[in-house]
Order: sequence, then structure tokens, then C-alpha cells
Amino acid sequence: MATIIDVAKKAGVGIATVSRVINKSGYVKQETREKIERVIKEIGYVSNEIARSMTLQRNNIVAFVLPDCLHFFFGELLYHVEQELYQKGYKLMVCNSSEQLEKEIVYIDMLKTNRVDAIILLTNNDIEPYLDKSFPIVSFDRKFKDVPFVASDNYMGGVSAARHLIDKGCKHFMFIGDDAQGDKTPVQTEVSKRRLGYLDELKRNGIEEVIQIEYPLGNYLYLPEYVHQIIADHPEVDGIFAISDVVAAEVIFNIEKGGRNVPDDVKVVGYDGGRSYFKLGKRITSISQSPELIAQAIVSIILRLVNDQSSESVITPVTINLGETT
Amino acid sequence: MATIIDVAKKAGVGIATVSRVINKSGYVKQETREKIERVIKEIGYVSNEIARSMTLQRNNIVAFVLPDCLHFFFGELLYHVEQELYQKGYKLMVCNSSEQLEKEIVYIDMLKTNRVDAIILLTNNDIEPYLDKSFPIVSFDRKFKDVPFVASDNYMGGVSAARHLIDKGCKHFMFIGDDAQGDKTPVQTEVSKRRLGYLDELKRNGIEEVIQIEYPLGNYLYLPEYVHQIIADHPEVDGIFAISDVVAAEVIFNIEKGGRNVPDDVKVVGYDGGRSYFKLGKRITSISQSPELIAQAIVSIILRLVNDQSSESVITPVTINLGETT
DNA sequence: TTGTAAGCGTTATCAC
DNA sequence: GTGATAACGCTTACAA
Repeated sequence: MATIIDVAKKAGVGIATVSRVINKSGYVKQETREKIERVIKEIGYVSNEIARSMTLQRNNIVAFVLPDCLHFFFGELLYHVEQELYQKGYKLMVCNSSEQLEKEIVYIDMLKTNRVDAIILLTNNDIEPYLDKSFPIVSFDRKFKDVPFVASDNYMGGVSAARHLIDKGCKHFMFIGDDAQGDKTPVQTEVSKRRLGYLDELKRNGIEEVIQIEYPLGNYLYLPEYVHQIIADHPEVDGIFAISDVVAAEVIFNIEKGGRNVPDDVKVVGYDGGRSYFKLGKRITSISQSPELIAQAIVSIILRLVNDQSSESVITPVTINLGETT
Repeated sequence: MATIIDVAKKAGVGIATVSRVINKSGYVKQETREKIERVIKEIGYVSNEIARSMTLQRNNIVAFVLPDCLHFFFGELLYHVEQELYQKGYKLMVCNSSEQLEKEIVYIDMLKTNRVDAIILLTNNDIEPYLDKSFPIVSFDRKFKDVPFVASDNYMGGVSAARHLIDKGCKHFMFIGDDAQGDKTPVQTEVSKRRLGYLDELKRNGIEEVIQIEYPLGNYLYLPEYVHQIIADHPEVDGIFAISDVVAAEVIFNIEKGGRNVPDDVKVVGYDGGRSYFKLGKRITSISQSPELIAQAIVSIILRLVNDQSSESVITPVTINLGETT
């Protein structure tokens, strides 16, 4: 492949001048510039970003370590993060951890030897001890010490869900979500605030008795048998807030399999927005977090970090997206 | 950051020896090796993959240019491609084209200056004229001159769909899919063979009259109004093969909205496997292409390409996944 | 076994 | 305005 030296030789100039033309930096006589540009076209020179990274000590690559992109919201987030980064001149490397701590550790290690400029981390694992805080990291839905994070307004999401179910006349409430809350686990996610907002708002409305279902961490998991049992065990419940749309879908499926109707007998609110490329079944009423806003926040934090500026965490607003399940 | 030179100095050896230890290449006395390893740990040395890429003239990065990862099958494919590449020591860069030719062109250009080792291309655009055939490229579901591709057995998929609908007693058949076939468009996708297989098999069974619906290229698109009209216009049809699950879902939605039942009144077969993280609505009977097999095929082709070996295209088998829509 | 030194393709500092 | 030249951090002949 042609190098900057080939261009310089053929154009009869020094390589510094070629570099100036390529980077539009410094002064170059119009005439020289044109000659160089002509030669570049002629020999089909393409600049080498690796060599560039070498001298500049950065490669404009950001990595996203996340469980997978199959869960619709993760897919949306990945999509928008990439779009946003691209606009700012960054490329995106994807690392699917499949939710495994060991893989996350290996990935982060690898990313450091690859000298990516920053890492976006989306995990429910207890990875805090392995994190190198001197490396630019931003996390999603998760608070680590000294690491800025982005999360939707999980607490308000819980509040909205409660308020909506109350408005719809529900009397017996349930929450289904993961157990990363308080001091029960080493891991504390921002997501756990969905539960808090929900319970608080119900309490403010005089409702103290709420059936709380907890399952192992990981809101993209759904546990068919488990959910089936839960639904069967609590026939009195008529208002359910599920921690994600995936779980909500599982809940709805089981309620209807049990011969009851959603929303007539039981109303269900999910979290993530109720969006899907599949127009099958009822649209879920859901607390909607915006992947665009979140992606923007993540990228703006990254931009600060790579410039050695500190950055605050960001909470993005949520809305309730009315579907056919409440 | 510490470099190989720092390690060499501190260990009192030459940098070549350190390099040998890091890469486990060549002979190094056990004693020296241990000393170097100790120093590496001590000063927290992490090798620099950029510098490595510089000398080795490859960076073990592969890029995947695809429309998005929101369409479930694309998400599955992305996931498995990344997993497969990771196993082989490669990293994955994602480039969402959002289906736009201009973006694809800009991305491919960028990827070349970034010197990625290979590009995986998934597109329905007429990008052939812009392709640099000297660069390692593998495409999915699409045949370009001199570019190996991977595709599922689209023709057999069409045949299976037809056979299944016939078995189920359908009499009036329809196909809904894109129009990239024959010489009608400059773009010819492998996907268009779904239609051929379907029509051929119907013909072999004495069925010549098939309503063929064509919409603009892009099987991940769904056109709500259009599908609505199609369904309304053809009340006699009782067997439909849709080119993708997304389209099938739209079809089913519209049939049921029109007051008819699936599968009692109309049977519908989709393509992609009927998988989804959302357990809502009926499971679609669908021709299933395996994202794992496809990812394996893609990566094995890439491995050949980066080693300057030529490679054949690969067709992966399909199965029919019975759901509740036939 | 080990060390020296020549690349790899840029950018950027400094003279000119 | 422009051109040498020294980094950047590594691999790999080639010598020792």
C-alpha cells in the first residue's frame, strides 16, 4: 500500500507537507496543495490510521461491553451509541459478555492492550474490584465509585408505573424485579430504584401491602417457570409492575395462559418503552427510557473523559408509553 | 504507560528478549523469563496492540457493516459473529448503515484507512461499483462478483414453506417479499430465492396461480399501510409465505384486525426462525436460518481471506420451526 | 540464548 | 511555506 512517503516522492515534496495537506493543518501553498492532492488521487493513497494512532496516542475507538444485543433495548442502545459515536468521529467495538464476569474481565483487559480510548460498561456483575479507575469508563444503569454513569430516571419510572396502575383502579399490587437493592447484594444497580419509586408512590397513596417478587440479577433474563408459578400463586393481584418489557411479556403470557385477561383482570406495566419490531400480541404499557438520550449522554461523557476532563453522571427522563395492557 | 523498553531496562535485558517472553516465541532461558515476568507484573506493563499492529501490518479487527441490530435476526447474527470472532482472536467493529448507501460507502472508506483486516457486508444497496475487490470482504445474503458470501438455503426455505402450506390444506397462495429478482433491479440478493423456491414447489404441485406482492427492497422494512391494503384486497388467500418474520407479524396483525383468524382462516409462514425475546402473541411458523452456523461460516471465510487464501461461498441449511400460525 | 538495530507510517518540532 | 528528523512501541532478522 502506498504511504505518505510515496506521495511525497512522486509530488517532489517533503512528507511533512503531505501530512499538512492530509490534515489540513499549517500553511501550504495552494499550488503545492493541489499537486499533492492530485498525486494522492493518482496513486490511490489511503492514510493509515494505525500509524496515526501510534503517534497521536489515541485511536478514536470506543468499546461497548454489554451482555448482548438481543434484548431489544440493548439493541436499541447499541444502535444509537454507535450512531452518536460515529458522528463524533469515533468507531465502536462491541464485546458481548453474555453476562459472564470472566468474559467481562478478559474483554476489559484486551481493550486496554488495544488502547481503546474509552469503555462503555453495561453489567450486573460484581466487577468493581477489577476496574482500573484511571482508565476512561462510563457505565450504564450502574454506579461504580469514581465512574460516571448514565441511567434513566428509574425512580420516577417506578413512581409513574404506580400512579398509572392506581389511576386504572388496581387494588392489589405486585412488583417483579431483580434483587440488587439495599445491602442485600454486593451489586447495586440504578435499576433497583424502579422498585423504590414504585413502593414509595404506592405508600404515599396508602398502599403498604405489595407483593414483591425477586429473582436473580439481570433484567434481560426471564425465567419462564418462575414467572408461571408467581402468577399462579397470586390470583388476587390486579396490578403488576415488571422490571422490564421482557419480563412483562412473560407475565402477560402466563396470566392469559391461566385463563385471565390483560388488562381486564390484571393490568401490567413494563419498563423499556414497549417498542419492538414485531407487531404481535398486545402492545405493552411501559415506562419508556430513550435510547437516543442515553446514547447522547454516554457519548458526551466519553468526549469529556478522553479530554481528561471529569464528568458528572447523567439521569435521563422517562415517559410512560400507553399500550394495551393497562 | 510503561513500554517494553521500561521492562527491558528494569529487568536488565534487551527488548527483543522481553518481546520473546510476551509472545512466547523463540528461546528464552527459564531464569530470564521469570525475571521478566516478574518485572512485567511489578510495573503493570500492558503490551500495546497498536504498535504491534504497526509492525505486523494487521490489527485483528473485523468490521461488520449492517443496517442495524434491531431486527431480531440481525441482532442474533451480530451477536454470534462477535462471539465467533472473539474465539479466533479477532475484535468486532460495528457500523450501522441504517440501510443508506452513502453511509455504507463512507464506512467502508473509513474502515480501509483504519486498516481493519476484513469487512463483513450486509446490504441491499447497489454498492457493487464502490467495492474494492482487493480488500477482504465477505457478504451475507448477497452475491457480488469475486466476493464470497454466506447465505442460508433460501431456495429450500421457499420450498419448505410451500410444502408446509400445501400439507396444511391451503388452496390460495400468496407471497410477500421484496422485488430484488431476475433483471428487474440492479441488485440481486440471495433472499430473492425464497420466492423462487416457493413458486417452483407450488408449481410442482400443480399450483400456478400465486398472488405475488412486491415491495421495495429491504426485508427488515415493514410497511404497515401497504400490508394492510394487501390483506384487505385478497380475502380469498388462505396461505401466505412472508419473506421475513417481521413482515409475517405485520401480516398476521392485519389479518386478525380484519376479523379473520390465524391459522384457522389463513395460515402464515415467515422466515428467520420465529425467535424473539418477547413472548407475546402467537409464535410464528417460520423457516429458520441459524445465526450460529452463518456466523461460523462467515468467520471461517474471513480466516481464509486474511491469510490470502481464496474462499468459496457457503450456503447453510434451514429448518422449519413450527409455531401457532399454520 | 540474547542484544542491536532496522523498519512499520504517521505527526510535530525546528531549522531554513 | 517547506523539509529533515526524532519520536511513537513493537517485531524480527542478524550478530554475537
